[in-house]
Amino acid sequence: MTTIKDIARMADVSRTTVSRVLNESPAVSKEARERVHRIIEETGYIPSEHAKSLRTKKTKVIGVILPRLSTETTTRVVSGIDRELGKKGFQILLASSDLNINKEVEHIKLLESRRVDGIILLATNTLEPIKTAVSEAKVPVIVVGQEFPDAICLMYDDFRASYDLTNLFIKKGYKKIGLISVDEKDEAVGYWRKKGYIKALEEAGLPIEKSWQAEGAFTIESGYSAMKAIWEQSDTKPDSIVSATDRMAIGAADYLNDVGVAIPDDIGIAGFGASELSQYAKPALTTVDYYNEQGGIEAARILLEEMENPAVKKNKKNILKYGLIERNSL
Amino acid sequence: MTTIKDIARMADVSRTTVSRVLNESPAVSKEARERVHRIIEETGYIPSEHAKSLRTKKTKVIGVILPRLSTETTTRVVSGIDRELGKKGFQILLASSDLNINKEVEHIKLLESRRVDGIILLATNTLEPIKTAVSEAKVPVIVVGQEFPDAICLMYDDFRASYDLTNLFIKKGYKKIGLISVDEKDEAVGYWRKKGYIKALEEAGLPIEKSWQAEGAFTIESGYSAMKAIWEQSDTKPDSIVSATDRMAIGAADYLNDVGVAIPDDIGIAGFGASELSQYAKPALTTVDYYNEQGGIEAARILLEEMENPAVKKNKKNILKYGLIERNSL
DNA sequence: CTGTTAGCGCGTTCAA
DNA sequence: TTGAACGCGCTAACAG
Repeated sequence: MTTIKDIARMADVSRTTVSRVLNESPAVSKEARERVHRIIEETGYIPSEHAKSLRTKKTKVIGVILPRLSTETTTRVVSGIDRELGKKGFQILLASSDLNINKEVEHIKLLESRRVDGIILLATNTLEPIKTAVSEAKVPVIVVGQEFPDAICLMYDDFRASYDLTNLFIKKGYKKIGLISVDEKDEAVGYWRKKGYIKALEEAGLPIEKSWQAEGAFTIESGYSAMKAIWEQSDTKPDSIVSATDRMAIGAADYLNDVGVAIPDDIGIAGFGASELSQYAKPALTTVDYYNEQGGIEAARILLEEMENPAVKKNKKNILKYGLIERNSL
Repeated sequence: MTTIKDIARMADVSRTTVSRVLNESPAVSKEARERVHRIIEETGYIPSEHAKSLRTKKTKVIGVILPRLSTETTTRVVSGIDRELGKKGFQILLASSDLNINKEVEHIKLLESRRVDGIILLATNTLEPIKTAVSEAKVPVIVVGQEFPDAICLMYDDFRASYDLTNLFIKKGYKKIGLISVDEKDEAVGYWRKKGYIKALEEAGLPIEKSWQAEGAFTIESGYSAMKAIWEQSDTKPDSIVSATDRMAIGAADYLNDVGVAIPDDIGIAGFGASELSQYAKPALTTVDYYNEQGGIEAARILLEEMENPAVKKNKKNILKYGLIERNSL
């Protein structure tokens, strides 16, 4: 691999001069500049960002820790991050945790060892290990999707969104509203979405019936099973289902279809996430749009701000907007 | 930021010894090792991979260049790459080209400047600039999805897949088979899938009718428009449509639905990609599964092999498997 | 088992 | 306008 030294020798100047040309310093004679440029052209020399970073302490790389690559939500967020960061010449170093909680912590260390300028964590839980890892990190960390007490967070308003969505059910005249949720370790999706649902029911004086509730695990299949469980375990059936994710809603709809229950005539259903699937399902699924790509953009902006201007506004909590998309499943 | 030097001083040993501890060299006394470990623990010291790479010439990072993050195909491939590479301790540096052809070339340089150990290019075209950029790269590059003459490639068998799929139409008794394709700059999707379609029709002696063909641009909307164009421009209507992508097929189905044409009763349709959408569309879409995640895994393996053992089997072309998924749209 | 010395490829004083 | 010298944090060769 050719280095700055080689270029210097070939162009008959010092390394310093080559460095100056590379960094477009004006203090170089035209002749020297041209000679250097020519040699660089000929050799196809590419300066090492590594060596550069070693001096400058900046890598222009930020790390993104995510649960899985293969969900729409995460890819949209990452896409937003990438678009925003790309403008400023940053690149993304990926670290997928495969839903393995230990890995999230490891990845923070790993990214730090690579001296990333900052980290964006698409969080899936609020357990202690990851929270302390974030607090102890020596680079700025932005947490997306969950609330961490001592960190800069960017959260979806899961409680209010769920509350609003459930109220939409109520407005439409549904009385026996069931729920498919997920493990509460995922506070945002498991706990807050359930909480919003319950709050709305309470305020409306509607029954909160255990047998109309079941837990899934994000997948379509788990939604199918959860719906099946509800259907088989409930004495009087629910007349509608709030599903904590679109995919589980799709699975639930599949089950209902299999047992000959019509949507929305016999039962209403809605999800969260504004997935593509929700849009093209038949009937199209009512859902909550979290504007994930915008979320990624915001996360990137906040991180950039924090990197330029650290410690100014720590502990800040940012709440993202959301919107209800009414379609034909309700 | 604390460095190896600080640790050495605090543990009262030389930097070398610290380095040895870090790299688990056996040639360190138990006492020294423990002292160093303790100090590392206390300070939260994390070695700089940068400085390390500068010496060792290995970064344990590979670059992935992709058109857009937000398509199932790419995320599946990247997911496969990540899974396979993760096992060996590699990480992925992302470079998304936003479908901008110039950016692909830039990104190769950029990744080289970061001294990635290798590059996987999810290629979208076979134009000259990117081909020469790949040839001139100083690190191993694996090209996925397109055929580059002088590079190590991993290709889907688009021609045969399309040929097989079209023959499935023929077997089912369709006679007036139309096509929604894409720009032929994308050789794999645009050119070869069209070619396979034509070959099958020719062999069966079926008409190849221009007015049954239109070009989309991957999106659902463009599929809708393409179908509309076909429907409005053709005198006698086609009885079926091969769509070069699932998403365009979904769009086409939407249009047909809008004008009251029933699938599969009035017209048959099929796509490529085995997208989730295809599975949950009503009716479920017949499609070609390219096993993208497996493709990513293979790409990673080939790259690892090439990095360990360069120049042994250059110019190798690898063809990936595919499978037809028959559902209810035909 | 341990430390000294010498770079890796670059940016940055400081003098000239 | 230029270059020598130094250091970024680390590994590796060589002596001890």
